[in-house]
Amino acid sequence: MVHPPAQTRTALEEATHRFVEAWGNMASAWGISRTMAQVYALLYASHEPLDTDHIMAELDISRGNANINLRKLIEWELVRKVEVADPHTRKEHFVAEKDVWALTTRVIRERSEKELKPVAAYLTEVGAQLSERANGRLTPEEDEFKRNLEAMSSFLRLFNSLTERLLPLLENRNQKQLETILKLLPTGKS
Amino acid sequence: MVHPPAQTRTALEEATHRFVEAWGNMASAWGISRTMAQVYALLYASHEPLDTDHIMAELDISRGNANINLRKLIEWELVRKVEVADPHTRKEHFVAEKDVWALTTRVIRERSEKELKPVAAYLTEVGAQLSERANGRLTPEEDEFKRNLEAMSSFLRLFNSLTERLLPLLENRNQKQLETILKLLPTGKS
DNA sequence: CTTCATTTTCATTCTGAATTGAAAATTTGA
DNA sequence: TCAAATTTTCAATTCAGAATGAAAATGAAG
Repeated sequence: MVHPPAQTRTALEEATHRFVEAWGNMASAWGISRTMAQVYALLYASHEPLDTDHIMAELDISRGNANINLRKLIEWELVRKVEVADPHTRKEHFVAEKDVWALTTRVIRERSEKELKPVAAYLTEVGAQLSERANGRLTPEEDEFKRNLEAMSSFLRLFNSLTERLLPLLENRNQKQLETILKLLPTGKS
Repeated sequence: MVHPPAQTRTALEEATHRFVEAWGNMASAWGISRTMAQVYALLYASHEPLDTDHIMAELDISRGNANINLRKLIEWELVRKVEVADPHTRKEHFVAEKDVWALTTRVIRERSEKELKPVAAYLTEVGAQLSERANGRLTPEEDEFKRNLEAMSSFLRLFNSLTERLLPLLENRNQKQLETILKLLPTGKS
């Protein structure tokens, strides 16, 4: 992309640029693609709706790329189309959900669904099939393995319920209550 | 790799195989490479220490790959070398940390360090530089952006402290206490 | 010191995911 | 219905991280 040189950028443009960069850099850590993160960041930073061409130019990406990532963001409910009263064009315009709470719960929920639940379920299944195939007569090694699987599985479930309980607090932006809970938790070793 | 046909596998071999597969599949979701996850799973499932050649054969991977992933796992303190009294060889042998609690805290801690802290810090910095460059006189748009950055940042910090408080409970395998906390949390919408 | 077993390194290759860009599809207005 | 504007699709390409495998390094035994 052809950015104006840093010196001629306004303070806001400069800050936006840094913000988009930062968001892109941490994208992979959050399990989303770099471009998807940057498109989101750009829309988040902008106080008015942007169209596809604007995004393409700003991030120096292709139309296909912009389109596909915008659709993914809409699917995640982090971005939505808006009507823009502009007689000269019928381009679609987009704005970002500016609620960090919503963003975070979305990411956590996706992860919980994809990373915790299926694994816990599968581990239990593997354990069950082991007993089944061994006809209930487990050797000491088999028994040990089975118990290890169960420990893993039950831990994942405990962890998952904890997450599930916390999510509504985030979803409802209940900062007060979160802080209360925070105080309940012991600091240091317990 | 040349597996024995499924029919001739023991129940334990079969279960191990499924376990390794499953662990490998969810690897990317947990932010670790497929092979690293499989090596860990294989060692976890084995009740005796394994050497590099064994791991290479079992997972059908190269020596370099096995070596590099074993070192990473040791770095993460999920696997360690053990002495094996065997006069015929001086191969190194490895065992896995079988404590799921340790495994989980490790993953969470890595993520918190990589995904939360740096971002929160950077967002604050971008906001500060914006004020600085604008010489304290912010336009309404700049002010809005700055407040959005601050909202993001403070939320990330709140979320991070929550994580930090929970981690020691996990680290100390304090299942009782975790369950108590679970009960404190309201169900449904609050 | 030399030899042999073993581990580590690293330039090269492979692989899957992200991206491109142009063609096809869709939508809108006249 | 047609033409122009815009979005969507998708085969081909690019790219980044993972894996390979052979050479170099290590280190233990005689």
